[in-house]
Amino acid sequence: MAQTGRYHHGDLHDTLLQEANTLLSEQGVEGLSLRKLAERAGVSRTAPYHHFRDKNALLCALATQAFSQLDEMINRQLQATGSQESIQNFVREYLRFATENPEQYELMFGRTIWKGGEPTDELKTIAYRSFRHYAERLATLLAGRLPARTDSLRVAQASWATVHGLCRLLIDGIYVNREDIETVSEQSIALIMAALSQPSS
Amino acid sequence: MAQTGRYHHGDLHDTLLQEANTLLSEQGVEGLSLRKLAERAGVSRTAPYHHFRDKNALLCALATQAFSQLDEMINRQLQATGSQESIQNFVREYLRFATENPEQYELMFGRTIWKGGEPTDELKTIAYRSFRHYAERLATLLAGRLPARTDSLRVAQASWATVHGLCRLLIDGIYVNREDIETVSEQSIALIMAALSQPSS
DNA sequence: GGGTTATTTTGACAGTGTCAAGATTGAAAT
DNA sequence: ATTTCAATCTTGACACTGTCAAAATAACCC
Repeated sequence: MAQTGRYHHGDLHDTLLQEANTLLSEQGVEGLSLRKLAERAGVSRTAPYHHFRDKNALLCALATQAFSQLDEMINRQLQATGSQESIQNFVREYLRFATENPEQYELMFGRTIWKGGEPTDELKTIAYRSFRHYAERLATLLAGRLPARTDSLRVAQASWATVHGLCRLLIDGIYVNREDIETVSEQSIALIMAALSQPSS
Repeated sequence: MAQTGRYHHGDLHDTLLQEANTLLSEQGVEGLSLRKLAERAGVSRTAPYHHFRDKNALLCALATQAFSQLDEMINRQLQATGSQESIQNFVREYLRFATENPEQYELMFGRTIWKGGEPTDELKTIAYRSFRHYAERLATLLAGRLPARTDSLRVAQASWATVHGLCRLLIDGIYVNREDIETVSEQSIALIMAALSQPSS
């Protein structure tokens, strides 16, 4: 059953990743300790160190996984057919992704990883690629419909920031209640759409 | 010199708050330990426990301080004179506040405090009051200029989310470079203003 | 089979938050 | 002024964390 029949445990690397992910979902980053994780996997405290350089490396691996999901979602959702609905659906999907995997989302964008140049090269690569895909597909969707002298990259940054900020407020439970998700997200979509079709200034 | 001449140390409570704030600025939340703090204040490891119930209480006190600054800024910046410039200036000031005190901002809105109902009543009060002030003043500024069937509370939530998201991306160093602050913030301001003056949907 | 290397373990260390119990000190009460 | 009392501070201890060093084990290559 193990893909590449490994040594003692069989497939500790993947087992650790899986177990870490459920532990993350259950208890959040602050509840994810290497020792607890090792115990769940049935190995000694320091066994994980032969598969991940340190805790940060494991967290980065988790975040990388999540980013690849997000990237896939971006490419699936933002196909070049009808900009209006595409963008609306994307925002809804993005909000769903974040609210259904709050701990993963926190890890992906939180300071735990992105403080002081700790993110892995692999993580940086896929994180930036995800955003680039978003920017590219958004530019394609809005080609010709964007007012003159409007940099599409800036539009991508600003619109991502909007959805991202909403996710953070939702996840952290500040200012926005869980029950308001629908109305607030609709309002945010309206905000973005308005800016995309007719910005002032 | 001590305001209310206290016992042994003189004024440990305030000294701790001050020292904790500089320690926060220097090393971030993850570098703020009670033991380091106690040593800086020249007292024993457990001395702080007679002034703050636990570490969370101290962090909440720090966040409360920062929120009172933010609240004051909101009230100062969003006075009822010319909605356009007022809002633009507010956004600029908000971004300045967040980027100049990144660790404080992180603490104010981060999961460290707002996870699992840990925030102090005092903190919750001032945090919600700040937002209420923003919503009220925004509603006043936009009175009559908002399209029909647009809840001003939703507008407040969506616009705050935009600026908040931008701050997070900036602070955590994801997707938005420090050098792009000017252009991106202008773009975000444009996004908000467009939505406020003529939303679709 | 022997040797090399990958994997896992045990032991240890420094650091953390926090509790319990004792020591010290300031102020109030008599 | 002396006693009383509560606030303040200290020392000791515990469980938990991440991580290193060195020893033990097991798989692989030749």
